[in-house]
Amino acid sequence: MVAASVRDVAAHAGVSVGTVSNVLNHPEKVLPETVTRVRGSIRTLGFIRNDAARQLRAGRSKTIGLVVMDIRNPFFTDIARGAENRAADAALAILLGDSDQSSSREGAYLDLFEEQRIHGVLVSPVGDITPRLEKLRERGIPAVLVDRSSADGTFSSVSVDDFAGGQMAVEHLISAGRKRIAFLACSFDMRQVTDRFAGARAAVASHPGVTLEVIEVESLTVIAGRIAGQQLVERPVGDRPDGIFAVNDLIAMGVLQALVMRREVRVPGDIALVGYDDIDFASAAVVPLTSIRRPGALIGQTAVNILLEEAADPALAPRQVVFQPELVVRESTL
Amino acid sequence: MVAASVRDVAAHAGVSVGTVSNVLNHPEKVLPETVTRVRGSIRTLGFIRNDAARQLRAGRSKTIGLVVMDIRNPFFTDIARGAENRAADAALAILLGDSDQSSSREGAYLDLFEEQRIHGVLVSPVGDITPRLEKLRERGIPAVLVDRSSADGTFSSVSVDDFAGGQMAVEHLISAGRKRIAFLACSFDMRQVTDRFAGARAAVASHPGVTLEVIEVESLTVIAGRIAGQQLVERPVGDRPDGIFAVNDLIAMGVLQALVMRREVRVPGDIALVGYDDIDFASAAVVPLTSIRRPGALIGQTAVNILLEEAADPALAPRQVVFQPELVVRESTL
DNA sequence: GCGATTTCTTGAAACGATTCAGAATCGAGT
DNA sequence: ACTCGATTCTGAATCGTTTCAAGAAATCGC
Repeated sequence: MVAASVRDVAAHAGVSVGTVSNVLNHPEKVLPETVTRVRGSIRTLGFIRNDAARQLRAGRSKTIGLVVMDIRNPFFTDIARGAENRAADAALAILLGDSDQSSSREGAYLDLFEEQRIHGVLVSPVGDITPRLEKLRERGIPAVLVDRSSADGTFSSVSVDDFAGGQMAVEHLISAGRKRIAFLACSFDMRQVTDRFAGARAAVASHPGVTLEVIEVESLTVIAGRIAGQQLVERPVGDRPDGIFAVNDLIAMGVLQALVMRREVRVPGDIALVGYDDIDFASAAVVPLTSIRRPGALIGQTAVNILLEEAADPALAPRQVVFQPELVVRESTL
Repeated sequence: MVAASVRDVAAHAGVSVGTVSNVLNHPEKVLPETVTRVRGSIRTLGFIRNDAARQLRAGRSKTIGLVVMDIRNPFFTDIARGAENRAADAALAILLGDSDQSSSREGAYLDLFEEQRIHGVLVSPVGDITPRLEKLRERGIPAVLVDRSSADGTFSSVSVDDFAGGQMAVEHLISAGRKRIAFLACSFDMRQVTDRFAGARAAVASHPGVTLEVIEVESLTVIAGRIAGQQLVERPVGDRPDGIFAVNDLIAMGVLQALVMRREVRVPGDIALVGYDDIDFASAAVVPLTSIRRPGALIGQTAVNILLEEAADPALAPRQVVFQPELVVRESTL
């Protein structure tokens, strides 16, 4: 059985294809009894719109693309969720891609989106994709940066003040009496990371006698954090930091695990620990984790809002929305 | 600037539209020098295929739909990741939807997919969607159930032996000397839940003197688990279970948090705890969590494989792949 | 009763890529 | 010289929807 088309419905209901289309899209323009008759035919024939044809005619899809850096980081699923809920209100779907921190996968998704003449793109970029986004914009596809502010302000963005976040984290460690602080991170080419680092440095700079050490980890994952933690434990006692600021909660949880596993290091006794993002699991960690909260769902939702406005009016000036992070104190620094 | 079409490319390169299309899809049928010339024009004009037009002609999209029950449960992001990686190999994208355990949202996604004439559907169903999937099948859209076996075997599925998992979990609690076991769950209309419960009952049945209590929680989330845990703590000591089997790790982590928060209950001393799924965070919990591991990524990957085979040959008999779960023992039951 | 409106409906013309039967060209074989 | 086959290219037809100018019918005012 071939799927029924508007033509079949029109024939069955004894009207023209134009009328069927109007029933579907502008029912107020059609005589009520015609509407019911056509709707009846639609039901009996099991007609379902062919979205490809509709898009072809419309020139634009009803889908928003979202490319995140790491789908396994709950912070990004929070963003996705926020975006999805807001998009659903506007009868748009979200096409979610995980770039897995690879520029090439990121590019592949953007290519795909371009072929789809997607409604708009949300992206938490890995590399510098401004030129790529310019190309999309030329095609009439708006883009909003998520979790990163636009370097030159040519694109709208929704982000968090990571400098403030980093500063907040380290100030908190210092106010808890910590002097030898370590910053655990990787991907120092990522703005998010450098901003947090800059914030951390600023905090240290205003407190003489406090030092900041940088420890590079493999990746932004629990496993990588665990490895870093093991290396810390292997250091001679006097050589260990007494406060750690991890660039995200995944790493923080990994470190925490490694520290606590061998009983010789106490958290927060010997080492206090601050994470970043305040993912749901942070409060359920071995030692409940102090963290810098970022409003993931709100970010996703806001990004979709901006995207929709820009899609409606491409001449709109780019906007930079910056949310303030919030310190959530738990046992890991008490 | 309007986007260039095949027609523009054809004019620029001095060939017909058919040739341009052949360069795109069957370059071996075109003279090499023509190919380079056309490719040159494609580049200079910045031509990008219009996927909607292509799909309209092809009658089918290059996208696979995936509907999960809860995107914030890492188990499902693992599935998504496995599926995505496998799909990328086949040059297909994944359209990810979160039904949020709502049948209506689930249905909305399936409707969307049907309009898109999607290549195939993977779904971890909330309600009974067999009739809905039959409809899709009639339209030539194959579906594979994920994390649930097909009730009547009319659809392929990739799942885990949840009876065995439940049994394993409770046997383990019993062998750790626990006598008063509680099963924490909700959504008893879900097959996954009832199977685990049945497994738990079977384990209890074969050990006289061991009791099984069912405690219903609000939802399958950390928060719901925390609430249940608080209620447990408020019980008089003798009335508390000494072993808990939580239907998933999110709930287990919530319970764990609540139990450990007030220092009166020790885990595993007073209450041993087993979760389900073995999400990444389970090992990083307050007390590292014993759990029943399910191979999420593998499930996603396998589901895509089956889907692709069925898409290629719709006459293929449905297949039920069942993976065996695995007990991962950690401190919460030691 | 008649033109002017308003209300519904019609059907052909897009949208842009793919396909496929047939045209054009060239060599080889007889 | 002519046929046959292979290779390459052509361009009209097609997919299914939406749009829109124009037609038909009903309603209104006077």
